[in-house]
Amino acid sequence: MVTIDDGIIASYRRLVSDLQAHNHYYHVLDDPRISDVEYDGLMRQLLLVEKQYPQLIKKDSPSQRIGGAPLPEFNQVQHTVPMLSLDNAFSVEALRDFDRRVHERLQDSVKVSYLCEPKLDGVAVSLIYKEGMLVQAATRGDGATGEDVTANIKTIKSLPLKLMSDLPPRLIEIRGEVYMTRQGFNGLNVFVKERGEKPFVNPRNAAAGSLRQLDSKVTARRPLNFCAYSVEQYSDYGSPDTQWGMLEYVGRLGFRINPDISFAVDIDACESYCNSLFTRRTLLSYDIDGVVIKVNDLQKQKLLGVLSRSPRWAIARKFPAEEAFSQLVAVDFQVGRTGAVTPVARLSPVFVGGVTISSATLHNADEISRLGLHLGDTVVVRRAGDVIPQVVRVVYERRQKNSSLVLFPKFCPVCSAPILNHPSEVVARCSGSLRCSAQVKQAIKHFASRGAMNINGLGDRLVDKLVDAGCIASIVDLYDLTLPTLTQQERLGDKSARNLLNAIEKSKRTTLQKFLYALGIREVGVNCARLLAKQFTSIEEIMAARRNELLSIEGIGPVLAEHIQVFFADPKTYEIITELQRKGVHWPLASVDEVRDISLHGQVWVLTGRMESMSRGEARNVLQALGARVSDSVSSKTSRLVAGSGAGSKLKKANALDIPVFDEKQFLQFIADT
DNA sequence: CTACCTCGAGCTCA
DNA sequence: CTCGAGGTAG
Repeated sequence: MVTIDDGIIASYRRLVSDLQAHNHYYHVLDDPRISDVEYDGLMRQLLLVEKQYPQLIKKDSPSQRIGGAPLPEFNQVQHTVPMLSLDNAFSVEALRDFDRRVHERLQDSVKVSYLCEPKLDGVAVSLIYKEGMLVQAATRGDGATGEDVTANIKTIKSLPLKLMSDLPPRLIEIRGEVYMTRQGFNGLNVFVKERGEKPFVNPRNAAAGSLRQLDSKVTARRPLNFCAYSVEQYSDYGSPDTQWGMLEYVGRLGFRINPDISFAVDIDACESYCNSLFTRRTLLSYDIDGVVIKVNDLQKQKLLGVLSRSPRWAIARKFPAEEAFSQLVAVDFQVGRTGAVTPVARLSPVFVGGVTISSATLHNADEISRLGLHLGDTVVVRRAGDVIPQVVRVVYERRQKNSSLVLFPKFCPVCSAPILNHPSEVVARCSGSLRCSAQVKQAIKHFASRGAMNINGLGDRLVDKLVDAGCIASIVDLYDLTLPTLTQQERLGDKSARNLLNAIEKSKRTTLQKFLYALGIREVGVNCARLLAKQFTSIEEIMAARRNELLSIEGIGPVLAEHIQVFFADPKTYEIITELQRKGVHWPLASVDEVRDISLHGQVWVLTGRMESMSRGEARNVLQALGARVSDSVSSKTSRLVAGSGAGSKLKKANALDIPVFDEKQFLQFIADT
């Protein structure tokens, strides 16, 4: 064992803490205390010592920010507390409505004050620190499950690897935004272009792209920043009682807090803040897409609670979307799986709101007539609600003479069948059904998709090609595809063809639920397919089901029942199903036992309170035996809560999230029935 | 809807 | 090198 001189250890520690301090001054506080040259000198010293005595290297050493070995993939992580999104306010009125709801809900004549902060346009991440050390960083994902991006996050210099506190909380989750300043973004693009690579289109995408690198050494070279905006869970800490206090606390732990955050005594003050920020948004060093307004009092936040998607105590005041002029080049009429005909505007490409827009949905015939579109019209486009491009209006002054009015077709552009307008529906539908190649293509794409038969390698382009080439005309034909037919397709070699055939073969083994979903019955999504598969043991039963039987299933209403019956009443349906089965598509026949076993599969149950008849552990075992996952905390992903006597906060939360709850009696009845 | 990353495979040219 | 597919993000 090599002993290291105490002096060396001491000087190493000194180096680490000095570098950490200067790092903090520079990246978090924007207040450097030494020159870059001096900093580099210290860093070189550190690396020298660490090279000589690798056993000294501390986990939070600044040298650890250069990135490690590339990952094979990102791991999935469950969020302990779901990462919700925010409700949006696109107008002053919507903001005032929010304020009104807050007051009503609190039933409180007392004034509510808010905290206003610029809404950074970046990527939301959650950071978990245990005993002061950063142990996990995850993206938002679907709110319940995200991706583990710890290795990449560690390379960001404006966040601490180790919290700046002598007595750090045992556990704390910090949430914030990973973003790039405009300066950082421009610098990166200069560098990228020098290397002959494609520049990023906007800072947000550059930040998101950097975070998705499997090789964290690449991420380390990207000018990423992190700005903290909330704390979700912590222990061992006397808690602040306001959002502002919380942020101050987070700042003391070593995080960058947005300097433009401001306190607002009431909603009027919020409004002026929004106005002022909007006028000086171009002066900011970073991109924003609005202002986040939060009830400052944490106690009140708690009282207000959360909805399934967003908290009631916060709102995002979105700035009016940027608008731009473009020309209407054409209107395409797309035919969907159910025959729905959707007009799509093809526009001359225009850069608006950070991306290049070249097409936008026009939704339906009403929208076309509302706009009064003529081909070649100059139109105003914007990105509404963040993402979806929208044609706002026509600039009539710029309309060319003799330009032709855009008319909704009477016949399907693909199969020429009449387009029908059902009086109760807004959408018009092609009546060609499966004689329409567009509908066939969509049906096949849906059939092959992940939640359905999951045929890997059968993407949109290939389906189009195969149908156009006449190789397949229905989902049934997929199972007759052969190697020679496939390899004669362009850019589809022997290997790809074999892989695809294997995937098709593999798809034959499926489940009733997936098969039902794959059939593409109108309005029957994953959820409804599950209900059907659970209620009936065989497809024959479903085909024979009477209206009342369908209606008796919770979650299936008259519309759904009608669609299901119409679908199965079609002799074509019967033909297709028997053909598929004849070609080998099969699923485990649900014996009574199997129905029991899988009936709660995919569900997440939570137990709370005390029950008379069984212990928590027994209940857990029962539920797990039925295929459910039993979790400790209520989130938006929770399927059902079982509340015994003395249930408290979990019950409250379940109610707030609109999650179904069983009491003990109902629970016992349920397990007896299942 | 657009942009980005990653992968496997095919094409092209040396 | 380019393409298509499959995944992510907002």
